[in-house]
Amino acid sequence: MKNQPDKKTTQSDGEQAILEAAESLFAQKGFDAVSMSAIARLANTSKPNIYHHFKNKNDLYLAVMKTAVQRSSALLDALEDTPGTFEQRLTGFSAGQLHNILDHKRSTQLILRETLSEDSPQGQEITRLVMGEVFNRLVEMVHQGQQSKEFRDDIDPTLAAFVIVSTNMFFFQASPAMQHIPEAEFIDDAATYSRGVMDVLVNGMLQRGDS
Amino acid sequence: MKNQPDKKTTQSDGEQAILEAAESLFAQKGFDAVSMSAIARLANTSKPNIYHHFKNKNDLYLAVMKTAVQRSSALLDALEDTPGTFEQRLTGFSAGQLHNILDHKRSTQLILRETLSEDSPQGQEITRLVMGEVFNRLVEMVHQGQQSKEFRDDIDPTLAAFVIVSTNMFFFQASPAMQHIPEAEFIDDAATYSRGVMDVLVNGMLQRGDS
DNA sequence: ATACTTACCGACCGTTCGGTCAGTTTACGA
DNA sequence: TCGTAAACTGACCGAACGGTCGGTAAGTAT
Repeated sequence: MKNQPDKKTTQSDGEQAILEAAESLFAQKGFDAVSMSAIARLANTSKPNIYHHFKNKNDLYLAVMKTAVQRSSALLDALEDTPGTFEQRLTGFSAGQLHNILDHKRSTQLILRETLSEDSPQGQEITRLVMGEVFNRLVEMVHQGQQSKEFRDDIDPTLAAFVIVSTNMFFFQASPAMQHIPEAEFIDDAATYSRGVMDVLVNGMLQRGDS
Repeated sequence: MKNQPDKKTTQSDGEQAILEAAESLFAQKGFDAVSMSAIARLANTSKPNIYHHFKNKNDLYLAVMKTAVQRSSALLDALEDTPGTFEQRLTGFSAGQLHNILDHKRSTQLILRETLSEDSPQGQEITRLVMGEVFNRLVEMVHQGQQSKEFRDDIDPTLAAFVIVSTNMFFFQASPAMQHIPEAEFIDDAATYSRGVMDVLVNGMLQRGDS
C-alpha cells in the first residue's frame, strides 16, 4: 500500500521531484529559457519520464503554477489579522505578507513573473486570484480605518493598498540587486524595512508640531 | 555624403532598424526567448546581416542595453529639480521620474529586467549606473529636508528613497495587469497616482488633530 | 505464473536555435 | 568606368530544442 492513497492526485516521489525542479528553474529563468532536458537533469530523471507525468511543457508549467497559487492562497488565509488599531492591523498584515513572500521566494517569483508578463492568457486570472485577495483585505482595512476616523478619508483606499503591495513586492524583487548598494543596509532586515515603510506611510515624513 | 558622418559610430539605417527591433523584442520577452531570426524578421533584414553589424547575439544585446542606459541617464540628467520646499522637490522629482518611465517603456522594461535578473554579470553595474543615480538624488533631497527640519530626522533617507522608487517602478510593472482590476482606477492616470502616493508618504495616513 | 499498470529510459524525430560561408548587390571615391 | 569596401543574402552547419517511439523493470491483483 502507498503512503498516501489519498485522492486521484497521489503524486508520487518522482512526480514531486519533477515539479520541484521545474518550479525552481521556471522561477529563475522563465518558461522559454528552461528546457525539458534541464528539468529532467535537475529532477534526476529522464525527459521521457516527464512526458509520462505531464502531457507537454505547458501542462507542466500549469501544474507548477497551480501549486504555487494554492500555496500562496493558503499562506494568505493563514495570515490572521493583528488586533488593535487599524494602524497596527495594517502594519501587522504588511509585515506578515512580506514574511510570507520571503519565506517562499520561488512561488512568489513564479507568480509575480506570470502576473506581470502581459502576453499571458492566464495572467489575468492569476492576478485576480492572488493579488486580488491581498488587495481586497488591505482595501477593506484602510476603508474601515477611515470610517472609524483613524485614517484620513481623502485617501483612495485602493491606492494606499497598492502602495503597500508595491513596497513589499519591489523589496522582494530588488533585494538581490540592492545587496551591491552599500547605503541600503535595510535590505538585509525585512522586519526593520517593513516597520520603516509603514511608519512613513502611516505617519508621513513631515515634521510634526508636537513631539 | 551620409546624413550624419558623425563619429566612428555612424549607425546606418539598417543597423538602427536592427537595434530597434531587438530592443522591442528583448524588452517584451527577454534575452533567451528572442531568436535572431525573429529580430531579423522584425527589422526587415536577414539574419546574416545582423551578424555583419554585431558579432553575436550577446553583443547585440549589450549594444541595445547600452543605448537604453544612455537614454535613461540622459533623461535623468534633464530632469531638473522643482524649486520650493523639499516636499515639493521630492514630489516633483518623483512625478518626473514616473513620467520618464512611462514615456520610454521599452528602455525601462529592458533595464528593469536586467537589474532584477540576479544571474547577470553586468546587472550589478547597470544597477549602480541607473538606479544609483536616481537613488542618490532622492537620498540627498530627503537628507537635506531633514537638516532643514522639514522632514522627521528619525527616517532612514535611503529607505524613503527606496519607497519612492518602488512605487514608481511597481506602478510601471503592474499597470498592464491592474487594468483588469476595476477598483484600481488610479492606474490609468499616472499624475494622479504620483500625487496620491507622495501625499501619503509626506503627510501620512493618520487623521491629524487640526485641519 | 500470468496479465496488467505504473514508472521509467535510450534512441530518435522534425524543427529551430546561434552562427558561418561564399557570393551578390549597392554606394562612392578616384 | 573602374575598384573597393560596406551592406546584404540564400544556403547551410552542428547543437539543442520539444516531443515520441518501443521497450524494460517493478509492483500488484488474480
